[in-house]
Amino acid sequence: MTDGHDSARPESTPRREQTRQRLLDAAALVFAEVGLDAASVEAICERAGFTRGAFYSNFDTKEELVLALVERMSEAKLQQASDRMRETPTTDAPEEPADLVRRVLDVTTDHPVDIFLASEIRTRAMRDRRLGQAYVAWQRGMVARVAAIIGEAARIHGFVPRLPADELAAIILQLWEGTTVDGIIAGADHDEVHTIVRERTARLATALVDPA
Amino acid sequence: MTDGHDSARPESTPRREQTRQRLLDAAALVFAEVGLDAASVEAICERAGFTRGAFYSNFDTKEELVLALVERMSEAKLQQASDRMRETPTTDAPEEPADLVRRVLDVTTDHPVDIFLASEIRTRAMRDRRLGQAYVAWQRGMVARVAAIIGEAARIHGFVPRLPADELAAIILQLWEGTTVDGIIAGADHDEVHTIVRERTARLATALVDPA
DNA sequence: GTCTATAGACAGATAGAC
DNA sequence: GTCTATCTGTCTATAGAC
Repeated sequence: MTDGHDSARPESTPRREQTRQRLLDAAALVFAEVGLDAASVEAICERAGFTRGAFYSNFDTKEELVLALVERMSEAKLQQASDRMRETPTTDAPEEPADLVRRVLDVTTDHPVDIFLASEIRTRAMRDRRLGQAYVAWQRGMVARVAAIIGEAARIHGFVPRLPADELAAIILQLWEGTTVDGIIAGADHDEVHTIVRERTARLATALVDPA
Repeated sequence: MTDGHDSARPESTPRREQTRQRLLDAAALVFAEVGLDAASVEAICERAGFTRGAFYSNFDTKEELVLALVERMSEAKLQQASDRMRETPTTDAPEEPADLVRRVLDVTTDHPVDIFLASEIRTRAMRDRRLGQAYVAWQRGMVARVAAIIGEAARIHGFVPRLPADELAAIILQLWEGTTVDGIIAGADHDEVHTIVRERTARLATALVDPA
């Protein structure tokens, strides 16, 4: 599923691939700054240091680029979550749920661009079938990984979640994104937002878990 | 704060006010359908049954209309929440938190247009100071009202929330919006979304509250 | 030298604002 | 309804990789 185009497209060379990646990088920045719709192909190319010819040689439309960007971001985030899952719950000393949450979240700080981007994508995904499918797949993957972390931590430390791990994971992810967005809107800077999200999530985790 | 314009504008007559409201109604629909950016002034006017002349006679720019729409929607939703607050917790028969949630949410069904609109606004509010302020004021009002409902219910039925009522309210509101949006993206219809949100919120409420 | 990715001009469409 | 600005997608000539 790496390549799914109807029209004939030149084979992928290392050079072309690099151009694609730079266009995706630039697009992420521009999208975060002005929004999906307001970002012109021209602005994206300018930011990437190309002209529009390069763009249309690599993508059919802006829409295709958005989809490619979502897939790339989704893969990166899922990978990141998987890494976190492997690293995190190895502490076998007794640990409060709140401390576990703080420990996980302190190394899981999102770049602001990612938050803006995720919000744009999420909003558009409500109207766009293909984007919606990509978004749902991504979120399901995230829920599964967070649920795994919760399950593992519960097993090691003997916590008893008051809700199914899947649902707990979905709730935490939604609260995480929602609180981050609200913090940004309220004008908090990056560190402030991180602290707010961390502490609120920690309190929620404490409230949603019973000791063994 | 109903009127805050620099330029001289004809005084508000009943007729002008009606035109404004019809433009706002139409804008809400078009915004929900295609998004804030993609909605042209032309499309809004056409939907409202006016020409663009009427638009620029009532609003300076599209941006001003968006702000006016947010303020109108905010007032309506806050009023609705206040009404709910007064009506709801009068049941003095013993009631589970989950049942209370179901009872409140069953009469609080949002029109899909409102969800789309709120999501558009929220995303743009991250980049737009004025919209951001309006959004924050709105959300604070909503949190206060939901917190009041929670406090009242806790008092009557003797529940003990495991988190401060304010934070509980903020969490529930975020989960409510987030779950609704995710349901729409996943392709669920209106009733399905309503059920999912209701049951998830009911489970969360149960988990976050201790009996007396 | 060949071949392909890129640049830059171009046309058609449509936007907002008056 | 007009006027200007801007955006998309196409087309062709060329610079530069191999």
